[in-house]
Amino acid sequence: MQHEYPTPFLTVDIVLLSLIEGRLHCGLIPRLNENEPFFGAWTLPGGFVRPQEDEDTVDTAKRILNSKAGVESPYLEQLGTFASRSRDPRGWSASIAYYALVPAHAAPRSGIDFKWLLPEDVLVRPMPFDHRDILQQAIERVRSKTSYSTLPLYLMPELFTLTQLRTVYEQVLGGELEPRGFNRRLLEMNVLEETDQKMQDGFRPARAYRVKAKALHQAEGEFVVSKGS
Amino acid sequence: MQHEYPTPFLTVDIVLLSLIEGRLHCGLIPRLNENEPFFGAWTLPGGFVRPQEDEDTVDTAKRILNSKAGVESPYLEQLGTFASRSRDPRGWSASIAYYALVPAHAAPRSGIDFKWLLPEDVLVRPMPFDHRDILQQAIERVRSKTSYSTLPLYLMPELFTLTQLRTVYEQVLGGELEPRGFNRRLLEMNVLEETDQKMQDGFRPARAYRVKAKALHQAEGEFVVSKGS
DNA sequence: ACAATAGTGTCTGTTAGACACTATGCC
DNA sequence: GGCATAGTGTCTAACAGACACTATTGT
Repeated sequence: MQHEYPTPFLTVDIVLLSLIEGRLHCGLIPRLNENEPFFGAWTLPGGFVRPQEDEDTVDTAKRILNSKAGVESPYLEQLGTFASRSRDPRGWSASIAYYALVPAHAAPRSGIDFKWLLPEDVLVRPMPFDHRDILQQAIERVRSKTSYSTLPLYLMPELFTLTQLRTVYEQVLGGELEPRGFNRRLLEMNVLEETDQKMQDGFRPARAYRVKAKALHQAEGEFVVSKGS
Repeated sequence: MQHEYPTPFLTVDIVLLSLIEGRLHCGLIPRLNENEPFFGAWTLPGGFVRPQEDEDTVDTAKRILNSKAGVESPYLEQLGTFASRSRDPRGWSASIAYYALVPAHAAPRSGIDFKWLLPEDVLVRPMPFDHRDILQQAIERVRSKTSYSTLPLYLMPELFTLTQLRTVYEQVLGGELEPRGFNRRLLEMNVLEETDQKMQDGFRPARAYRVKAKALHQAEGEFVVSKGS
């Protein structure tokens, strides 16, 4: 009914996160088209929804990650939609934002058309569109989810030690954690599977764990509700 | 660049929630246009984004709530975006879903073009588009937020007793709560302001409270993160 | 006086933080 | 043996659930 006006255009932007050299980084790409705004700037990977190719926006996100960052379907979750008349100089637009986590071993290398950067370095300066807001909200979301879920498991390699896992949590949360409490909590969550293997970083070797097959996509988004009598 | 294809159309749908006769209801409207799909069915209030009128999608949501339900800017938060080729028979579409809470005294009455219904009654049968998913997710979101925040304050009138507030929490969560623990927790949260007034439902009068001015939009979305040493 | 609801005192089991302690490897 | 890291035992403070108790009204 409202088709007298031009429809806003619809894009997808992705906050791609991984651990590079032990620290949480986000992946950015350069804008290479001279006819588009912010030519030359580094931004979140994104692009238009292609109604012919994409069944939904998860498809869009995967296609973009694949073509612009060379990443194959990692953990992917919708962050929210950023839509307004002014966020894009070309006109009324809506961007459905996703965030994605990839383990270090599956992460593409920095290069001429893709770069890993520390979010804190990126956030101190402006970014094209409202990508700064998007990145900020993604980091906050990952932090808060990390504090009550097992989200960081998506950043881990096949085998890892509890100390390595704790270090990842510390990186994401930006603070130290008690080893005792951390181990207790994670083992009680019943998402890790002991292996016979050991891994060594220099001194006493540590037991290697892997993620239980059923564990991923399970404990996410669950809250403890105080129950009545 | 991708403008060879028709752009998906962009809509906003709203899950409007209120307490009607003490129970959590959602507001639905009938589809009255014979030329549109699902003519005659009851659905979530929604409509197209109007790029000329709306600065952003919060504007859209407020405009729709106002025109279709007669509700004036209540608590409004984005739930998520539902976008795919198949969700609307007219073609590729994206719906940015919001949920809204209004206090009972500001809630419109059920009538010919607006109806309050119990979510559990609505959810047992199919709905047009993917409105069933949207409603379901909204209810879940409100429940989970209620368990760790003060979201239900947006459902309360100016003055209320602790027992009334607890009853609202119980309605939303669908279970009983310990009065002792509930009172302690809410008073410690420091969001309520004592008044001198008393309210009475039949026996001993109870102290009336109001929401502290600063309290709304404060304790939302905060998590307790276990801190390190 | 008694019934019914409002509101408080307080016991207890559970849990998270803290930290000392043992275990296992390298040098 | 000494050192560094892995991993465990256990004490304690804080807190949530439970429930008995007091307080205030109507009938």
